[in-house]
Amino acid sequence: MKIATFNINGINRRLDSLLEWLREAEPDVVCLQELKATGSQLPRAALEKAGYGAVWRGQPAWNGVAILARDTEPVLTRADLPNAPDAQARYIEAAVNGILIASLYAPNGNPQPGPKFDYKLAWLNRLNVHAAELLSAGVPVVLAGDYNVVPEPHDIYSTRSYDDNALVQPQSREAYRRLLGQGWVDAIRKFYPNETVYTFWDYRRNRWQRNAGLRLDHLLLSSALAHRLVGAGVDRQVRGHQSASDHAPVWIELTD
DNA sequence: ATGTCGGAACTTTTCCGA
Repeated sequence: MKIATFNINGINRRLDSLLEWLREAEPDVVCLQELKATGSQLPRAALEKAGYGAVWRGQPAWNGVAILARDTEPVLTRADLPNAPDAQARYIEAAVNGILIASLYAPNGNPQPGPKFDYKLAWLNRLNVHAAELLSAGVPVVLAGDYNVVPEPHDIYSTRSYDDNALVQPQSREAYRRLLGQGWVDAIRKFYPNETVYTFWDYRRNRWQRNAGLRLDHLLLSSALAHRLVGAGVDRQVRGHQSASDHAPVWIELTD
């Protein structure tokens, strides 16, 4: 079973690229972020024609998350984190073929310090609380998405220009580390313990051409799933498409 | 400060967010 996450940065702007990648990569499950579309703007017919059922939570212009599943309809379990309604569409969760899948888009948090950074840390804290509940339920879960956290120094190219950025702040990293401390497994880091892996390249200053990247998109596996990991990768060629997103799709393969 | 995108606004550029 192949599960991917992709911050698409505008699903309608990127539809041709998405459909091409779906045909080539044939993922069973796709977690999308930054749809930048309302539900009615979602290209349901094109996705259906490509063979994918979908659940989503959209909003005008910003954010927006979806879960696609090949040859089946995801069964929606929730469209927000528990206990405090979020005006921003950043979390959706559904069951697909016996696995609980979450597509999440954590707040960017810039500039920091400030209210946006406070919102980011509060959001990651809410995610931590929910993640602990999912783990204690003992079901197989994949928490996939754009965490907007660079976990470790080697998850970003050599630079000082991000020193003040919310993506690398100790508080952001600590929130991510707390998730791993619960027992979640960072699938890319488990499969590539020492390699440099990037999933995002800013549009500015030729950062794609220079491979000046960051690892922001993560798939966390519940302990019950970790031993089923048999493959993982980043489809970097998608970042080179015409009118590409600034992120590339990240995928894992699980045994049945 | 800057770089470059996407989307919306009663707009044919300017802004916000990333």
